[in-house]
Amino acid sequence: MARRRRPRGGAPLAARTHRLHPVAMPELPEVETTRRGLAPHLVERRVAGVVLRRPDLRWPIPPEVVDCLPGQRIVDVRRRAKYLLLDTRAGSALLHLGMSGSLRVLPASVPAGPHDHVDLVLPAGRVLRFNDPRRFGCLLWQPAGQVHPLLRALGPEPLSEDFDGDYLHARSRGRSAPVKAFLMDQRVVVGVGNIYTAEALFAAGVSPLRAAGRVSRERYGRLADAIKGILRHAIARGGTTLRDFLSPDGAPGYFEQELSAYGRGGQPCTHCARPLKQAWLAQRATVWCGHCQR
DNA sequence: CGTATTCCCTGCACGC
DNA sequence: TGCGTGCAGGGAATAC
Repeated sequence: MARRRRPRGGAPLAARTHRLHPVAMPELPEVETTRRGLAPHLVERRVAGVVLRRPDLRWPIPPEVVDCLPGQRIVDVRRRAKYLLLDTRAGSALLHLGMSGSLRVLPASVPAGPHDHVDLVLPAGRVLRFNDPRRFGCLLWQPAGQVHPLLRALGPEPLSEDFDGDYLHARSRGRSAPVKAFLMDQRVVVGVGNIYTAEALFAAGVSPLRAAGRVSRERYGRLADAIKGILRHAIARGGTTLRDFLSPDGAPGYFEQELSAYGRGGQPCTHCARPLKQAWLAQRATVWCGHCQR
């Protein structure tokens, strides 16, 4: 039963023979795409009931979801970081898709399948169905006028004006953690996960291993611009690939062939053709070009 | 405080 | 073809 210890530190691993598959992991663009797809079907609708098929996802689903939500009218569907908030007068249902979660609006007559953990019953014979095989997601409750503890310490939204190179530069002084870990810290900036961090570092020419405090203001400017550009592109892409807005099932913002770094360890760099390096950093697979990223 | 590590969970790729 | 193993990931919790 010995749990194998993953290789740690910056030591590059041998190139993998198998491919990493960027499946529909909900990163910020996927959550935003889901929000846009769902909003027209939820706003101004009244929740008629809640069907819990499993009492817990990542955490137990609090009784307020069952006790307070039914009868409430959804007045807005918002996103904060990778959380979706279904606002009502009584409070907000707080949803996180984790790694494998998806939300769909379906006719209530569609039988629930495996991992269909929760339905919010909507008017006109429809339900909002939450499916999450790995159960890293959550459904929580935020009373009106309060901010849920999970949302209190979050950093700025990456697409907001509060987020730019100067902000990153100021926040990173004295930090010895690798810049990749720094960028993935939700207290620094929200919603920038493993895929998009790897792509932004590649685009900006910054090594993921470099200490966050040792990245210049100018390079942080390039990083912030890269993060914004990549996220905007992925959101736009999500909007175009989401054919059936009744089923916002996490259409990936990126197609595999658009990725320059993520999942391409050992393959040639798209700039210099040298093989991309891969290592474990902050408990995540990290791919970068040792020549183009410094 | 910052940093590093562990853990939660299941589907799938892979090797035998 | 079937079975066992390892790995993917967000991010909270924990340890230092």
